[in-house]
Amino acid sequence: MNNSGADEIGKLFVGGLDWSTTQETLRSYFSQYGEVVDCVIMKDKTTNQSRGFGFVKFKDPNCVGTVLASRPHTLDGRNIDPKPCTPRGMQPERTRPKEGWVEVKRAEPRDSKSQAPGQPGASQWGSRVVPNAANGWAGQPPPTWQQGYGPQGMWVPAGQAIGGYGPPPAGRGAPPPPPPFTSYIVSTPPGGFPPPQGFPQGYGAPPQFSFGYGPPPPPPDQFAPPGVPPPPATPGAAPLAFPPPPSQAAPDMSKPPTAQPDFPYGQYAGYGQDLSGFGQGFSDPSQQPPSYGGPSVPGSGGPPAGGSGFGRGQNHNVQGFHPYRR
DNA sequence: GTTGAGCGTT
Repeated sequence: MNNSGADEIGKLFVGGLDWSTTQETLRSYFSQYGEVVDCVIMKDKTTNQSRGFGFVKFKDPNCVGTVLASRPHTLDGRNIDPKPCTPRGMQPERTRPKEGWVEVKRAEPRDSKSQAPGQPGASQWGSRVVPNAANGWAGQPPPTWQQGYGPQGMWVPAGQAIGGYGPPPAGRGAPPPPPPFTSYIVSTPPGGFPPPQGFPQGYGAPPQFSFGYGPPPPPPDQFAPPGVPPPPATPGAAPLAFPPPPSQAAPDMSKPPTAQPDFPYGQYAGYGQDLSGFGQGFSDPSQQPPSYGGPSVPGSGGPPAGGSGFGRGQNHNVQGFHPYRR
């Protein structure tokens, strides 16, 4: 019955309250700055104990300025911290980056060659990310989260003027944000990668090894965070190119099947697929990120299913990757 | 000890 956010005008968030502070004392204190029309102390739902903060709304919004100009404020022996309140749900993500969690930055080549960062090329990084992207899921956050990424693949706190919303606020009971997807070195030139020689089919012909072969997949890592289900089996999407060997325990390393060439990964950087969708989503600053919930550019939601020829988390050390070796 | 809720969907 009101304009969204409009009711926050003239409202103060008051933090740092003492446990003993009540709505009455809070209202009484702030009444010296103007007529208080609403006052509440947030309490724990179960223990009813004050959570240490509350809200005060003045009839005259100008009173907020008066309060802010009158700092510091002390109430019930504590230095309280009134500030203009932000509409509920608009708080930036305050969650501290846990160990191994939320720090995501642009990957740069480790070698100090003249390779410009972000340029695909012969470096191990250039080709490293591509198998992930080709998977269509490994480095891909769930659709709900995707809008939270900025043009550079950064995690963007909610409420930032990046065009679109960030991740849903992590309220109580909300699932934690997904672990960082450190594969945001997707750096696609406009138009995507040209189809490499020998793999003009794009998605249709990823190398067929690493499917039901070799050692069991490693434990989930940053590419396969806990909570993210494995890719659904899409019948027909990635058929085995050859029947599995009679025994998976001891494949004959000396005689690789003909369908499994010992192929340098760097040669099929991208398998010829059009990665422009990814580029729009992650790398192209000129592209507006899709608005919240928007359908967005075709293809920006991820590549089509199929070609899931890679096991989870097996490609982050592409250099030296071998289907029979870990 | 610092940013609030639940009802119910056109």
